[in-house]
Amino acid sequence: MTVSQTAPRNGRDRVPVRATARQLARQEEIVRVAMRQFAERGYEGVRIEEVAREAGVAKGAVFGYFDSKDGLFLAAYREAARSFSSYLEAPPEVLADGFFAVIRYWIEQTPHFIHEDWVPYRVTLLGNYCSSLQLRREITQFLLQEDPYGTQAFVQFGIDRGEVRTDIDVRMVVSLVDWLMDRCQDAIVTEELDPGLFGSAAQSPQMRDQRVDQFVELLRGAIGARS
Amino acid sequence: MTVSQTAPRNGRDRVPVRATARQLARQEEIVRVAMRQFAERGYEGVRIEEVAREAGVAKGAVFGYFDSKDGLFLAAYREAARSFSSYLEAPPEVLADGFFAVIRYWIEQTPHFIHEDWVPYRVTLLGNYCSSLQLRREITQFLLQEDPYGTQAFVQFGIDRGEVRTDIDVRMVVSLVDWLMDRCQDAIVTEELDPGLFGSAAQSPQMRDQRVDQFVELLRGAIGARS
DNA sequence: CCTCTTATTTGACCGGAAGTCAGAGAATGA
DNA sequence: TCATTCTCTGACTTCCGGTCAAATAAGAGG
Repeated sequence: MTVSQTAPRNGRDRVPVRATARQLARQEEIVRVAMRQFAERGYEGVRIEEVAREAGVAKGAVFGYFDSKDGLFLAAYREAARSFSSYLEAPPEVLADGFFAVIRYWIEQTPHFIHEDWVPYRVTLLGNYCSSLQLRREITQFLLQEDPYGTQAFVQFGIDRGEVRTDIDVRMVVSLVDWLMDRCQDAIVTEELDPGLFGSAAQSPQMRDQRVDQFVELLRGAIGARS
Repeated sequence: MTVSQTAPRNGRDRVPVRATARQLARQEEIVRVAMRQFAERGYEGVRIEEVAREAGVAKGAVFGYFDSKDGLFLAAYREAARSFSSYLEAPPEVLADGFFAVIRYWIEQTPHFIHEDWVPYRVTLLGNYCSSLQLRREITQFLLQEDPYGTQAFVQFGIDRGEVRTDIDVRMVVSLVDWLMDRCQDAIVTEELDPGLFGSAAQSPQMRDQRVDQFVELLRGAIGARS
């Protein structure tokens, strides 16, 4: 008597019963290839068969590891999100300057990091803006559960330093930071999402710096400790 | 010698050369049906053939009026966005109470309006979260050009009343209002997008009210006139 | 009212991609 | 070495966006 052909699902992905090192490597390779292709071609543009070919497996194997294209994308999204630094991984001298210095640091640095390796960023972008609502729900839950950018700890850091107000529910503050940082960075980095604020390419660096100043100022007004 | 089979595109949609009333009515009917189906089934779930059938035309005709599924969606999105009230269409007594009263009014009322007719809301939601980047660009431009919710005029209203700070570029303030209002309302109304703040269904009304209070307070901190 | 011309509409058809599954193949245990 | 159990393969099915040649409707001119 056999149990099931494939073991019960492990959170999202199907995991082989005999989880050999070779199979784990395969799964990782599939996700790696998928991430790059999603980044390069967008969700619709990716062909599962092409991902399989490049990962050196047959199409059917991909559907063995992930139960749908959505599932494969979600795995790529999680991998991408986990690959980013958290707020508190800023350099010590920046941390020493406090909460809003860290905010500024990441807004200024993120474009450079993305320039160096835009693949994970692009995949998270697709996940945040270009996925079905069903997928969105899973992404929202993932972000809430894993907090991959460490926003909660970061806000706590700000509170501990007396820089962040405490008269508002901390979860509200965390969400606000998440929302605004996402939008701001997306507008800076991705032309399609910029409502003319940062002028992705054309605008002068001074103007961009000024906008970043103003953004930090707005955020400080919203969540800074009351004086 | 003929000109073209179909006239040059009118912004986004293709418009028949002989634009009879019947054809305009057809086009509107197609958009109307499409909007409802997108709302009910999501972008992927919609079958163009089904839209055509329900609108009483052949599939080919749909591709005569709109050059792709994306184009049809965009038309539905624009129609949906235009159907909403702008900020300054709040009742006079609310307007009299000032900028942040209007903010609060819409956050509190929107769920009711959506409950009455969720179709346009759902379509804008899909456009904001679940479309290709290419479509996103067109949506961003549309929102910037038409400002269908009148955010610019609304912020100016706040400035004129001395309630909104003027030490920050007004476009920055406008974007911030857009961003935060969207996210807040989406979190309230759409479970998939709520990071546990409003608890879409289950949470107590008092808790929700308190969260709304806090949200308005945060917004006031960010963009309220400096005291 | 009829005919000719031009624009529109139709729906069978095409290409291509997600997902399936029966059989081949690899790994494990006796 | 053989038997058993799980995994991998890739041809196949199904479904859908988009095309296009043929049919049809709408003027224009007589």
